[in-house]
Amino acid sequence: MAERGTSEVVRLSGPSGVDQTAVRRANLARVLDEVRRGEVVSRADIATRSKLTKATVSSLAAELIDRGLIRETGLRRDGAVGRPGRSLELDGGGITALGLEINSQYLAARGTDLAGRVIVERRIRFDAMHADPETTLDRLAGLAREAVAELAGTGSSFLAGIAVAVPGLVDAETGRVRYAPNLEWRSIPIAEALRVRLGSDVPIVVDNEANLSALAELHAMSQPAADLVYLTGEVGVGAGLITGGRLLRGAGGFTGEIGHVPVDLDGQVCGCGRRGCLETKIGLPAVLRAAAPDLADREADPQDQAHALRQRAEDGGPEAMAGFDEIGRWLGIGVSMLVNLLNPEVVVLGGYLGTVAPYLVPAAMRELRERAVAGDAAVCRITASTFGFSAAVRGASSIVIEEIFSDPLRIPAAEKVAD
Amino acid sequence: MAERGTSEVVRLSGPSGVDQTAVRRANLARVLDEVRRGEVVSRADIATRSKLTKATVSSLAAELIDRGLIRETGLRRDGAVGRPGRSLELDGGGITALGLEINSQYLAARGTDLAGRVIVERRIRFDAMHADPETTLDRLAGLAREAVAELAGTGSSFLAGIAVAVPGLVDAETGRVRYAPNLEWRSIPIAEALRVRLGSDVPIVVDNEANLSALAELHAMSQPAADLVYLTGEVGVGAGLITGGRLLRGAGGFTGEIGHVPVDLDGQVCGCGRRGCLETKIGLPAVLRAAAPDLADREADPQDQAHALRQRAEDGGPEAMAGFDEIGRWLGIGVSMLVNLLNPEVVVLGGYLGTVAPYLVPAAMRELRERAVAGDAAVCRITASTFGFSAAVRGASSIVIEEIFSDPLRIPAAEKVAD
DNA sequence: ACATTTAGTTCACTCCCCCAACTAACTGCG
DNA sequence: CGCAGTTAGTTGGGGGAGTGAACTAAATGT
Repeated sequence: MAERGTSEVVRLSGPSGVDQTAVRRANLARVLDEVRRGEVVSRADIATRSKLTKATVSSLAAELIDRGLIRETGLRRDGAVGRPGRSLELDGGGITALGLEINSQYLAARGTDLAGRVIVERRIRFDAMHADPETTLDRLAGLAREAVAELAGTGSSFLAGIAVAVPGLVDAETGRVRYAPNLEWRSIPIAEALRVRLGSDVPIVVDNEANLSALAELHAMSQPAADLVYLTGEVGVGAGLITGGRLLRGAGGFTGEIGHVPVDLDGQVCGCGRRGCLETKIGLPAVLRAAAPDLADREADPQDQAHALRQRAEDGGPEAMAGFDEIGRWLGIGVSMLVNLLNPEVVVLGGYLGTVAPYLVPAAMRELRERAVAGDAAVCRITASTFGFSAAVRGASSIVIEEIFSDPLRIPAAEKVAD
Repeated sequence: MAERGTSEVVRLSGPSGVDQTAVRRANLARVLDEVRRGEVVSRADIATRSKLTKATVSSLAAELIDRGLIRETGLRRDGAVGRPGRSLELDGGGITALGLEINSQYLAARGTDLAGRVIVERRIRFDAMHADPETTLDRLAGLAREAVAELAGTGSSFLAGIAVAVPGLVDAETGRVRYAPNLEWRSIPIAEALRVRLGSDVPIVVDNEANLSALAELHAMSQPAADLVYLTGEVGVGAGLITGGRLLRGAGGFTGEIGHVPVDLDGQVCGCGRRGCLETKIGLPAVLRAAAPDLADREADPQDQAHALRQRAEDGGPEAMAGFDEIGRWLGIGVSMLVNLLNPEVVVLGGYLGTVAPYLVPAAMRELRERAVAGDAAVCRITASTFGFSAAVRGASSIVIEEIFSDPLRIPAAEKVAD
């Protein structure tokens, strides 16, 4: 009962009634997912694993092949007795996705095909803090146009969607940025602006940078955690929260704003005007102050600063080590808050926090072990991001792909469609 | 894209493939839900609202009637032209659910039928803090047996399940309490113990008190919030978190432990050994200290103490008012943390916090408005619990009922089954 | 009384999964 | 080499479940 029935009860949701195409949809997704995660899979493998019959799997596979999502790649010769399976793998060279990122110091684009093969990856320095939104969006659109051209260049291809990562509060419903402190943007309709500039009707979604990074890390896991927290540290500190396998968006999309949770009521004044926010303890400026005062420079690319910091840590100067230990402790306090509230399976450190993770995690874990109310059972891993500063763009391109995996019927059945 | 498609995409999930009985299941639930929420509904109404055809609805309704879940109650004479609809309503007099609660100061039971009509409601003072688990479980089983007898007494009835609310960390998977600080219990297999004592094979689930209270409040809302936080204040302080319409359980079931999040690193030493936990600021002992020092008595029923406190507040003594203001401010700090992380639609105050809510909320809201990072858009309502100290038992009985609503096929099709 | 309107049922049809039988392709052994 | 054994995939019939149209049922209103 409660959440998990004895026999696996399938949950269907949605305000309107359900017809059987929903079943087909779910099973197409199931098969496609099986193909994705398996090294080499035959229809028979899928049938066993999914508990669908061979007949059904055959029919589903045929439809996926028809839609250009998967492909047969010859026989599987594994020396076993019996007829060898015909192995299936992701096709999707003709289906592409574009991720974009607006950062205070750079713009980035990343285009992949369905299998996640990178076709285009570009990052340009751009000082969005001192440019007005129009200019920034012009540049971003330019970048997107180039990327789209390159994606289309590789044969007739169908662009399934564009996702944009933004460092700020986003209304995912409308694709509008409500407030991006580090860009000083308020209420900018990003999706709309891009749609106009690109003159195209591909679906465009906008989401928070931390959210998308969290998804990137999630999808990169061989065994995706149902509950994961992504903690990003640049100038600001934010979190992307995944609970029950899904992104936690909250009532208005304003989740994970951990940077301004007070951890020291008598602490320093934060940029937001309050005192002792976590950001004042573990934001990039704070760590620079504590471990490498000479490196402080607000205008530098945070990635460069992170690398410089890491160098400092590797050099092992006493000032740096003491600084990292101090930062690690505050990090642990922040993480323990998340752990006590959300009980995640893993906390992934992104931004500069990921870069210097080895020098922060020991102190953080010490603090966490001390503060986890539920004891060792609740203490979770703290790991460095797999993708570092590219997590957000990756997340952006990957949610477009994920959308297809969750509903393969999005892709038209006919021949590949030109963009 | 992202989360919400343009056309309402139905999500089916689950590790194994999906067959069409899943469709039936979902549509039965859909119709049953429509009957529940509507004042008077005809098959035609349901068809319109659910976008299913009249034919399908008829068939679904027939099956629900057959299972004893709904019932036809004559014609609807509303003076409109045309053949009057035959109105449907919840039947379920023969289907019952039992909720139990273990509290440090009392045990409670609450039995309802499918429509939520209370058939048995009992609460006995019991000092579980000073009794050993065996004795407590004996008493609880006794209470349960009486309740079951009363439920069965009202005609042949089918007990759909039992849920137990416990003030502590619960492994919902196995129905085992891992750690209940106020009971000083560790690793007690509640579900198993009850199963043995009752000698019955009804499904028994165990869950945390705050979680169940949160569900009780959720189900009581006419327009259930997808994101709701229930904050319970007795000796300890805990939260039940609902996000995306579902209970947030985390990797190990240890969510919502907000009581021991530090809000004042130099504050008082908490029962847990750490300093400045939120519990030391807004737990019942703290508020008694601040607003009514003469009332402090650890052994008293928290509900009695809450009422005494409220009396004090109504009397309006200056000491009390200053105390409540102070507590309200700390409450606001705690709530703002939840708001910044989870962005709920509403925060519901339970336990003594609910009882004296009117005297706390103004200060709390002031603090919240100041601390919500996303500004007014993220500031949410803070309301008092509708159910006060009975929320947990209510939640317990209601999740059993909800389970049926989410999958009506749980109820056997044949004639009513005796327990 | 009869047209009009709305409620609910019946039935043929379709979609999609299941099952069982069948064909296909390979290994292994005499 | 050839045939048994084994596993892969396809084909065809069957049944559950929703759809749509026609039909019956039961009101209102003139």
